[in-house]
Amino acid sequence: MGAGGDSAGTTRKTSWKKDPEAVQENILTIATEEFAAHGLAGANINVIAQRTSTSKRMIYYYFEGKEGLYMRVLERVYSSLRESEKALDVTSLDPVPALKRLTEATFDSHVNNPQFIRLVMIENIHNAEYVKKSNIIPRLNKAIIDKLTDVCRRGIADGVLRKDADPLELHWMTSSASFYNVSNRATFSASFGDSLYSEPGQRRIRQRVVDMVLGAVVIGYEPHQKSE
Amino acid sequence: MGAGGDSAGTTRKTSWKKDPEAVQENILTIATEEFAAHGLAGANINVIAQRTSTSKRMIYYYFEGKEGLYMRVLERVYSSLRESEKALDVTSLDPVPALKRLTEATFDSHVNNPQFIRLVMIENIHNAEYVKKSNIIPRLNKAIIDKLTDVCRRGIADGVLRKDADPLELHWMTSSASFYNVSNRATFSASFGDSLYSEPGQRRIRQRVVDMVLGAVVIGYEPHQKSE
Amino acid sequence: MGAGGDSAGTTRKTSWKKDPEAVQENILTIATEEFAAHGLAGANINVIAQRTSTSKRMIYYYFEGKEGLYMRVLERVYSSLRESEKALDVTSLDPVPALKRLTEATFDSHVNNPQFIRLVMIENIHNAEYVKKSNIIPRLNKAIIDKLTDVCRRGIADGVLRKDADPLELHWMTSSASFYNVSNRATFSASFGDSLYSEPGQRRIRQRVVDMVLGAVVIGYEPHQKSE
Amino acid sequence: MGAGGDSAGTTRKTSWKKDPEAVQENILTIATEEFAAHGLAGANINVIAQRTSTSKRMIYYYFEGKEGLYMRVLERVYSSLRESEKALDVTSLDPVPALKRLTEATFDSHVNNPQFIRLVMIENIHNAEYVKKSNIIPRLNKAIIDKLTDVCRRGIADGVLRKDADPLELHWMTSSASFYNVSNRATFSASFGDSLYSEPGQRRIRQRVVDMVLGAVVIGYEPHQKSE
DNA sequence: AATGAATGAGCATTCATTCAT
DNA sequence: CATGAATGAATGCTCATTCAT
Repeated sequence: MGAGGDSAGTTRKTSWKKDPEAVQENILTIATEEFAAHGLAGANINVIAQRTSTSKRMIYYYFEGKEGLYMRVLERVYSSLRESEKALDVTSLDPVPALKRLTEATFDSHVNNPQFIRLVMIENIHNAEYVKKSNIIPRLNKAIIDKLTDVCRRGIADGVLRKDADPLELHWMTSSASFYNVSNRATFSASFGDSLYSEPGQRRIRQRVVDMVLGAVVIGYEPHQKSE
Repeated sequence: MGAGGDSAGTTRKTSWKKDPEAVQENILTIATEEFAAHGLAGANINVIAQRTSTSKRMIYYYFEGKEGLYMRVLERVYSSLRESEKALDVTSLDPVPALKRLTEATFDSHVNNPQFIRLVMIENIHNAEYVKKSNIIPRLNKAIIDKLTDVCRRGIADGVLRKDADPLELHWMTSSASFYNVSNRATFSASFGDSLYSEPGQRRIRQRVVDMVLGAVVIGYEPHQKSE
Repeated sequence: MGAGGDSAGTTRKTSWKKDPEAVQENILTIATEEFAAHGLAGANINVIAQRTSTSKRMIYYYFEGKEGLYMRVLERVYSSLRESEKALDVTSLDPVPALKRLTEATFDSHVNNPQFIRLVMIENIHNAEYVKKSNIIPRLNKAIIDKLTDVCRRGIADGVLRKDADPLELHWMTSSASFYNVSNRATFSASFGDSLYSEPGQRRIRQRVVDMVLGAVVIGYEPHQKSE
Repeated sequence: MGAGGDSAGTTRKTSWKKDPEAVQENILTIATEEFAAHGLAGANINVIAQRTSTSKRMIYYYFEGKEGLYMRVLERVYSSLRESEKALDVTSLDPVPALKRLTEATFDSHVNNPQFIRLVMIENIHNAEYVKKSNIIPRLNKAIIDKLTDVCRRGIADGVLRKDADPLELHWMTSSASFYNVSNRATFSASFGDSLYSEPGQRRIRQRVVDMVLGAVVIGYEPHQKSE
């Protein structure tokens, strides 16, 4: 006898031997996957606990509950993306190449962080309720805007960018395309086929995004010709 | 003992007196709101039933269950949006004005159908599982592509559009911006303020989208200057 | 619109064009299968109705409800088996061959009427509640006892059967083996393999049953040797 | 709104104060009664829970659901009967008395374990689905066969049993009569009166079973005369 | 710091049955 | 005779959470 346990947390996978940091990291990693995969309502604390190296009780111990865990997941994924954006330095590039570089980097970082995308989608389903509650997320968003501000200032001064070039709008344009590219892949492919999500398809889309953004602010910009 | 039930659907709100169509419509309207608001997992059949003029039992009678109801909601919202797109006639316009018109119409229809946007977001969280299962949704997507194909053909023939102008890419560009504008409003505003979602902000964004799309395919296109 | 219907009785399979007798027969045939397969609690009125050529409402019209239908099924299956037993005439045979013949016939009729067996099992689960309620079932059971009484009387008179040969006990002995052979096939096979349910296995078992029954009452009876 | 629940397990009957084994045993005891009484489909989890000293939730905690509980009930009842069979030692008896003893013991253990009989009946209605799924039930059935094998071997060697005496067939003969005696009591009595289920009736039946089984394999076996 | 046991409220779903026409 | 629509009560099950140690 003595099977029991909601089939949760009955067996240990690894013996982390009391390393609070590692335990929390482990929980957050699994929870990120589960929340990204199924949303806040759809994710299941039991399932998260099972996949974890600890027990369900520890989730409550460290994160107070489902919402607390979700919030920490959100903050972690936001800060890791923004941190990677911070690493990119375009101050040494001329305004137009810098803008091109920033646009491409944004596009790529979205492609490479599908979990971030999904969690942001989920947040939007929840009307950004938890992003708003967070103390740390607002702070993280200054970096890109600062970079774009610098590029715009230099570009306008150099006369290569339109005078009305606006950092926030530029960020919006870049983000919208980059985000949608990942977020709506499933329905777009289901509706229109996945030709845009083949390797050459993505290369073309990436180029189109650069063309759109630069075409909107670079004076006399000439888009690339499609080769394939 | 024996109390039971969910106390849902015990009282009639209106006396529909045997009108199956109306009952189903009523259920679908409420369900659309609830699924759009809370997602598939987050929506609650009891709550839907309560807000309905019928009982929970009728949801199962007509829609077989939560997933069946969700699917019908999805199909209804897809077809109503696509139907409205179908209504737009641009065959009498010259290619460039036609493209401008289509872009603006797409942008506007996204703004005016936030429930559609939310349900598509939710579908993407579910990897388009239900869109794929649907028999009717794939059929609905031909209309816009057909229109853009016509515009491209005419535009290329007239020499006003680049030879590489591609209907699917144009749709992607228009959709990405239009969709993101609605879908990510909450997180974008939380992060960067809601200046882009003020009335003039939206007008500017709308103009930017037209500029981006047209700038990408119209030969020698000159973006608008920002006035405000 | 207008799908609905608990997916029951929405489509007609054949058009019986108003033949009350045939409709009832059709319902009873399907219901017999379903009750035999799943028991009284396990059978499902919706499923029965679906498989029927009529609608669920007709079941209530003709049989008043689940229990009424079950009862009629029970009576029909009882009377059809007993009717077939009645057809067997052993008055022209000598007592021992007659007894052998009756035993074999009982064994065979059980093998050939698994639905009867299953419904009797189900009745026993319900402590014969519905058999007791029936007015017609008790009448049906006289035939075999009458036949065995005749055989016993003649056999004892002829000095070939023991003086204590008892018709009811003989029926019990024959029935127990014949019934169990069908009723417990599933668990017996699962526990001990299905060697007794191969063709030769069943032939051997049938012979054993004859040996047991005759061995119990025929003076100086010598059982068959197993050949295979 | 918000009433909900089944009002089951709201109040404690006894304070078991954290004894998982006892809780599980308690659930299994009640569940055995309910499943034996009403079958798998007919039994009601709420009713089981109510009669228990715990709540419905604990049934799911320990047994995962209705089927899981049913399976454990089945395994428990099988093993307890087989265990009691194992306890019987006939190695010190001569083959014929040993066989007589085994037959009587089997007959008696069936009479004394009506719940086992009913659960096996129910399993057969389910085509032994759960017996087949079980890992432990198949192992339990070796004991009786082993004993009969030993008796047959010794009996054939001693020349008191027919050379074709077969352990499995002997078990089948004994079981069929013993099982039917309990399983079909209700319908048999309803059809033919309960004379065989009076005290002397049962004594006579028991003797008849011994006669049948021994008569089938013991060389020159002479059945008992009926005295009453 | 850590955990198996326990819990109540809620959730999706099913069932046999009846109503209105 | 016949039927699509409607219904209430219950049924099996899940969830996030807390208790006792």
